[in-house]
Amino acid sequence: MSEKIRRIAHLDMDAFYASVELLRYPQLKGMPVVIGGGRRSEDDLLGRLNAAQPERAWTSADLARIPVDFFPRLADYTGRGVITTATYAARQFGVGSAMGLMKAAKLCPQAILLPVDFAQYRHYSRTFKAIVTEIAPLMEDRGVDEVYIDFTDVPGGQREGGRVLARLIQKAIADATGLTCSVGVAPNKLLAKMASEFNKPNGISIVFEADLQPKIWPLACRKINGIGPKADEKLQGLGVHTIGELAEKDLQWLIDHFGQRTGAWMHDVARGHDERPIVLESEPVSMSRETSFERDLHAVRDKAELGAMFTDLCERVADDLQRKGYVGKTIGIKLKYEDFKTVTRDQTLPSYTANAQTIRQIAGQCLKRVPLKQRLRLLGVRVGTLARADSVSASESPGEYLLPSRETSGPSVSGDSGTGQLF
DNA sequence: TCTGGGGTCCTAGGACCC
DNA sequence: TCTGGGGTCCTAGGACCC
Repeated sequence: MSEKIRRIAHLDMDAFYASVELLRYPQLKGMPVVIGGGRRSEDDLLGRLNAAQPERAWTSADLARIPVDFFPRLADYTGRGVITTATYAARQFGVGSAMGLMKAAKLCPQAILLPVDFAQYRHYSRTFKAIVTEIAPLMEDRGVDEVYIDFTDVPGGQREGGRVLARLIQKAIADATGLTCSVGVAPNKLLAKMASEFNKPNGISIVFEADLQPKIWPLACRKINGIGPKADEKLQGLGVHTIGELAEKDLQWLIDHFGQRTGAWMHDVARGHDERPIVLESEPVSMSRETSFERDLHAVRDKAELGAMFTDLCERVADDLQRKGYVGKTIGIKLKYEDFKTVTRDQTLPSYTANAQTIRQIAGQCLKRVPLKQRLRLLGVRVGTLARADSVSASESPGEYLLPSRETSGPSVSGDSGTGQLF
């Protein structure tokens, strides 16, 4: 009997949101479709159809029969917003995730634009993850459309380096949902993540230690999960473009340029080393709600509007905490100004809370510590330092903790005309 | 015609304690 | 009297990811 080797899979659903939409609207298959943008109502399409053809009485059972001509086009879109997901047909035109919708409309005006429907995506997310864990129980959740899976001890997990099991999981997901995914199997999470991108969509890619030099080293450093635009730019400036070039640099050189921790990490990952375990369960660290406005708002002129949204954000965070059974004691706010500069302020309470009024009060005090001369484009509320509601004692969490007076907490910032007193 | 929303982790300085 | 560490908590910002 041969020795088992560590086999880790990364599974990535293909164009997840867009593919889920295509299940509902199969008539759009093969067409460029983007998901994202506005706060359009779900019934918009049916509403417009029924306005045009009242005798037909379209219902939600008819979604697959809505004529393609009736779908909104990117060219018709005005306003803010970015693309969340684009179908492969749309990607041919150069549009992709995080691109502004207005820019995308220039590249592909005929693309169909659908609003996001998180409830639907969550449903399919739970479905595919349940299928994965039935076959391979050691799964790490990495968001709606991604998971890591430990193949090492699963029957079939060693055959052909994991290809047999990957194929089985792909088929089980496709049979149950009609959705495709791409899978990479490798000795660790780092390499599995890169491998899952090799054969998209609906692909499988198997990587062994020996593949490092031919398959990994030619790739751009940016392909490493954890090297983003900033680190990549710095590396480029130092003449390092590929992972192979990164691997040529010695440890001390990397530490000198990137610090002890990052330098040592880069030295490891360039050699394909990654010992991180599969994490089966994890507790949340913070919960937040934020919103970008349809137009930039001014703290004085739009005070009423801002105040109402602020209260609403606090209520939604409180509701999230209560629904999920958490309390927190660090309350914070986030502001984005019209020039995209972001500031945050937070304050830690002596006890835990999930109470909307308490959050609103403390967040309001945080807001007083921030300049409000410039117009704002985003406002957010965050609660951190979380604990499970059932794990904190009554003294740590007195139902509705309110500060006795405004003087007793936080630095005073009176006198500056650009701060405070607006909420 | 610019650039969402929800997260995690890291760094760095200051306060405070031992 | 002067000097020095280490450890933890809090706060602000930033990089990065999905």
